[in-house]
Amino acid sequence: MGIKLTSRKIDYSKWYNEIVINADLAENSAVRGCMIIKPYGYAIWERMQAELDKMFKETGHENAYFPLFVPKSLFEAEEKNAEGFAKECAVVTHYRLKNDEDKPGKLKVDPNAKLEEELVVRPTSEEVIWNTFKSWIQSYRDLPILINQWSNVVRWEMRTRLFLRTSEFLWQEGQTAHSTKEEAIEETILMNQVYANFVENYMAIPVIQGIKSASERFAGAEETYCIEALMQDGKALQAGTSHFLGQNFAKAFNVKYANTDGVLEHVWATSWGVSTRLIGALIMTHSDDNGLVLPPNLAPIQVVLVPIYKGEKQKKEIAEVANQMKKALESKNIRVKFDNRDKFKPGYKFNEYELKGVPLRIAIGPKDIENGTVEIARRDTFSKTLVDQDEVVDFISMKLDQIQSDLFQKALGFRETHITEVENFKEFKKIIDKKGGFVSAHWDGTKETEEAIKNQTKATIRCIPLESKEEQGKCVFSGNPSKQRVLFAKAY
RNA sequence: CGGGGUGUAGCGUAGCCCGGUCAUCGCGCCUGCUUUGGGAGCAGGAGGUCGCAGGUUCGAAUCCUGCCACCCCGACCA
Repeated sequence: MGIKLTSRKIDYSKWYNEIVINADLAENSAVRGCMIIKPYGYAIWERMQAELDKMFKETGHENAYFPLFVPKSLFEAEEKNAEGFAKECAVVTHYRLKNDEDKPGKLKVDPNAKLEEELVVRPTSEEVIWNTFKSWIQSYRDLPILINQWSNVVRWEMRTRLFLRTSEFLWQEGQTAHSTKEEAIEETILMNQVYANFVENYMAIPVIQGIKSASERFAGAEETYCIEALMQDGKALQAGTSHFLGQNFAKAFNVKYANTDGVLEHVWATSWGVSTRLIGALIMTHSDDNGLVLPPNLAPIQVVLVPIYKGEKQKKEIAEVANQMKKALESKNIRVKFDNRDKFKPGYKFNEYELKGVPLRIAIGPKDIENGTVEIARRDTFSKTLVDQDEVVDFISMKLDQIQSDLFQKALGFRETHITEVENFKEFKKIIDKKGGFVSAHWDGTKETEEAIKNQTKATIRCIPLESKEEQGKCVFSGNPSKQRVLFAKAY
């Protein structure tokens, strides 16, 4: 694996516009060391947004937008949540700059422009949204409220890692209010399922659905559902979470509704989110030393047409065929790009689109015009096929489906061989150290055991899988009785 | 906050130990011609406060002091 993700703490434009890949490309390659794809990272996020947004709307949600700044007093309202985020908040304390008398041409913070109350740059929006919900909810008729917000958030982590833990990231957060506990739990589980469907069907990344242990749970939640994925290097990645918030926020913000009997009750809440971290997951699951590999369902460009020609006459002839082909493909809702740039040679373009992970490439040259064929190459396997021009649309449709399924199966195969059941702690340590991946082991359910295992192995409980069978056993660490296996792994 | 590094052109770097035609090379960029079925070739060209500020010296990218920025590892992290 030559793909390594790196980042700076703050990089004002780079991280979401450009994917920086350090790949060991060929010695004589024009591009060595650091290669930048611009501005492609955002295009991938747009595709994710589009598909997720559809799924949210199909499940009855609507979009809204709330303020970026959270007054400190509001932020404090739900204690556990505030405490959980307190250590990683960016805080606005002033509202003005002025010229620095000591350094001409430079600016400094105007000490006279100190804010009465500090503003926290949202690390999440529960507080702001619940403050609003308070004024929206009076009767059971106002419920449920099913809101989603697409936004940016800031978490001042001590260490950042490109896509996986950046100071600022883009995400969506669903925030919902319900009249009953059952309905809220149902919503929590439903949205976790939506995430699992999206990640598996669009991103071709297999995930395990589960719930978090108490210590890994979201601050302020009663229960945290999650989807966990496994990366090529054997480390686990939390790909999405869905929280049942109980009545914690309703109580903190005093949000009550009158039920059908006219009795006031606190409402029940959920929140759920996925972020640009998913782009990191995508890269680390499928990519190879030649760059990105994007699953067709997500790829901003699914097929690229590269013409090969000498002279104006050939160029025109080929462009005609290419444009026709483009139209035919687009009529089947396939996302196509015809790259007729004059300034780059075909070989250069081939490499560029491989780097960008475009699933299929069609090359058309003079020989093809003569023979009525084209050459179609797969990004994931590099295999090339000569196809008759009138069969291109069918061939491409079929191949896109096949690549989508092949990528998923490949990742699934890797994950299945990296879930190891262990019965004792010696084995546990060995697997975590040497092989990596998930370790399925019995756990006595205590925080102390979880903590001790973390300290000794760096592995944490990724989740208690939803689909695990009940099974009597002994805790791998303490030897105490256990009813169920849970998944441990080193995580990002 | 601890430990270890690094700052030289848009990017990646050589030079630093031992101060003196040392500002090197590759990629990228610009111009021209030839090229186009896997990152083109040749010729010419533009581009640098050597992170910043002091100091030592006849002379500093190089030695000394201070500062700044960044990277890696750890602590931290729904």
